[in-house]
Amino acid sequence: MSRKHRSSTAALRRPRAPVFAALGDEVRLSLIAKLCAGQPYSISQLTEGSRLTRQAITKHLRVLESVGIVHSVHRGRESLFEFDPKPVEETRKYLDLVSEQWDQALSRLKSFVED
Amino acid sequence: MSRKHRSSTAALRRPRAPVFAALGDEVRLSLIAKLCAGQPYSISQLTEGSRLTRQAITKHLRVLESVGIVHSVHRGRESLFEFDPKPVEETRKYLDLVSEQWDQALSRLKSFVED
DNA sequence: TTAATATGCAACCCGGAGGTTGCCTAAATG
DNA sequence: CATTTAGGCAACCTCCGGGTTGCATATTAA
Repeated sequence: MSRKHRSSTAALRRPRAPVFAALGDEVRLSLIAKLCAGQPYSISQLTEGSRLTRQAITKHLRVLESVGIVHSVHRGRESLFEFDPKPVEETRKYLDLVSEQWDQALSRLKSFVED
Repeated sequence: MSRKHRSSTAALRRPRAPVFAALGDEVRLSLIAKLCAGQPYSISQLTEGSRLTRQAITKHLRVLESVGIVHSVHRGRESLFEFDPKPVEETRKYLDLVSEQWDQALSRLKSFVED
């Protein structure tokens, strides 16, 4: 087994549910959509245009922060949030493995039928 | 914009949170792990080896079914659950777009700095 | 210094998610 | 037919997620 493949299965074993759970909310997905465009935003800026309270947005940001999807830096009186690509990337690889397993299962089934 | 890219952004707009939420549970991820190996399983079989009740497992399966990750076929007195790769695949593409947006933002920043 | 702005913290509310138990029905098995 | 096995349905419980309001604090602006 190659090193690359081994690290993939290690990533498979690590608990993924929290990241998925953090992604499982439309408000948080729209926050990610804004932040992954590159520019950091303050809480007030992220609250603008939303029907939710600043505190609600803050809670969502903390959820994203708790799984590493965003991180915050404090500048003056405001805290700026910035996207971090690593967790999303690892999650994408995880889904890759699921699809890959399924495809391999289909291949085995196909070659079995052909025999 | 190519047709392919247009359909990608359409997939981006469709609500993704329910699928992520369905994936946001370790029990359901382990069910997926078993089912994406190719073979269909009955509820009793999926309950075996788990510390949870059959009804708890059933509820989790219904959650996965509600977002299309699995589907059930009835055979005799048992209902067999089988993995369906489409939602996972679309979710993977969604995460691709997020990563892609981030990478493009980095590229723009880099070329801006270089100017 | 005073006022406005940005945020943090805590209490509270409500609904739903995850889990269990109990009972009931349908199918396979003897 | 009697029994076992697979599953559906419903009630119930507990806890937490999402949201709000109210107030306190720190920084910036006038």
